[in-house]
Amino acid sequence: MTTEYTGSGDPARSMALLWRGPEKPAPRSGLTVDRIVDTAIELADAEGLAALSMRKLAERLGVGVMSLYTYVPSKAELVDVMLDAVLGRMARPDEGELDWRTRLEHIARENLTTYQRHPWMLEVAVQRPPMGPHLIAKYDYELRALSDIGLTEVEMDSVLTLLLGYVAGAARGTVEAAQVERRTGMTDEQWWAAQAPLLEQVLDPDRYPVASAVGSAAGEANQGAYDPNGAFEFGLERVLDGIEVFVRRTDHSAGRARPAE
Amino acid sequence: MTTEYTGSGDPARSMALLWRGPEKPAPRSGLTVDRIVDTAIELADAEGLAALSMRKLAERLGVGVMSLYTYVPSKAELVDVMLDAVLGRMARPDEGELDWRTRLEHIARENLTTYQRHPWMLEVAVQRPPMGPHLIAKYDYELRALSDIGLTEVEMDSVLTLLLGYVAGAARGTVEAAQVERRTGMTDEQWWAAQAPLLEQVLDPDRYPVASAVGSAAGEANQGAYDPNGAFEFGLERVLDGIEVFVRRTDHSAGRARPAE
DNA sequence: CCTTAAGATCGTACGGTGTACGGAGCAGAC
DNA sequence: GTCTGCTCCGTACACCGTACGATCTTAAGG
Repeated sequence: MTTEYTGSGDPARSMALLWRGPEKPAPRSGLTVDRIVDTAIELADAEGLAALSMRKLAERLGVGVMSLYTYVPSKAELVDVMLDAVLGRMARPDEGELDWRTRLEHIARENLTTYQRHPWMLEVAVQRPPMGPHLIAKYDYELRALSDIGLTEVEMDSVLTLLLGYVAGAARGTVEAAQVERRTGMTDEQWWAAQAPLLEQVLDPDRYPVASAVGSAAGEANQGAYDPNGAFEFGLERVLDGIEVFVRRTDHSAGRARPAE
Repeated sequence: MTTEYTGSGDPARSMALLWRGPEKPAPRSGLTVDRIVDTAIELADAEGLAALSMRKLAERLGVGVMSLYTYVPSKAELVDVMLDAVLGRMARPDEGELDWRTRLEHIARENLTTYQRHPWMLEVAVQRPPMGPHLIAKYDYELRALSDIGLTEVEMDSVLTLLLGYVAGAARGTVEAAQVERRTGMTDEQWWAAQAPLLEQVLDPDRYPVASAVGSAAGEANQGAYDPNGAFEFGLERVLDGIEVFVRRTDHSAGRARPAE
């Protein structure tokens, strides 16, 4: 559950941490903020933010628990720095040649795979984000994909917010789908097989005809398994279509997204 | 953070709980599942899922902590039942007269306000949802808004998934924006005022020209405060536009969403 | 070389969490 | 009257983040 893992620290202390320069390893323990953050990311990738505990992290680093607090004021700030660190690992190729729709599509996919690599990103609040170097680089890069199609600056921001919000939601679907099986020890098929007889007892097809029909049609389409990638692709097309309607309506010089469509 | 608050229980036990009939209050303590669930919803509404603890819940109900476990197998199942209960409180007026786009818009708004009333809903995983009576009623109702516009059953499900996913993401934005001030004791303006001088020291406008320009333009547009409702409205229009493109392309009899547009 | 101050390291402890276990008390069946 | 089964719940365990303060290491000053 989304507990409050961001912005709970002193802004100045957080910024100092985020914009820290290169570090020398401590002579006694060999600790650095970088090493702590990298190890924390590994742990969180494997088990989620809740399972990332200061005790496990210290153990993995071979130090006492409280030693971590010499480098990081609290777990909240640690998560902020982890987040900025993984944003720094995202690919940002130069795509000046491509049309804007393709550029947005690439941005969406890159964000999706980043969420899939680091599912815990979905657990941290995005309001008032930690203004680290890599977040700013990412923001600038992604805005550049929208900078030459006749939108105002505020419109560019709105469109990007929409797209990234969409990706986060879809990513939540793909990540949950991947985790739910490991977590419960049941495949989708097994779960539906267990659910079906119970549902049949209580669901009245006369009362809920549409739900019954659509539910079974959707179930048959993927043999009972939810298909999160299909949902992502479907939604991405619709969202980009919606953005395209907006762009065409707004800007009367740039024309269609793909010149030869 | 989204910890695993669903589907961790025995499906049969969960279903029995979800589809429980009317209950008699226990003679000694007066407890019922209903009473437990309603009280838990009140607590979670005020403080979030993490702050809803079995101890606080028991105290509020005037019973011992472990008594709750006579009625509910664990907190995970309790949350499942809480979720179904709040879905049962959503408005589902008959809107057969309206065009599909207006119907979808109403569905989006009703879902948004439900999330805002019960922000903890955003903290529970939606994969393999608890198949309670009210979830099914909701699914059926919302599908009916899409049932006469020429989509296949699988397409109806995809469109609904997209719309509800969008609303959940936007709701996350509005809810976080509302909570972040209470949580941190800083208004958006105060936070930006604290952030600005620190940012100015590190942000190089030559290196990130677009981010600087758009950031300050977006900041000025709302006097520094993030506007989650504006973001919701903007995104909803775009998503509905995207769906409309899809509907028109798919179905050649239903035509435009609004007859007289 | 000795002294002192600053910083790193971390053991212990506190208050919180969900819930397993087992005992106590009560109600209805026979 | 006795037994069986259900409700109620006190205690305890393993985990969490982190405040506090003791200890130890190292660098600087004289």
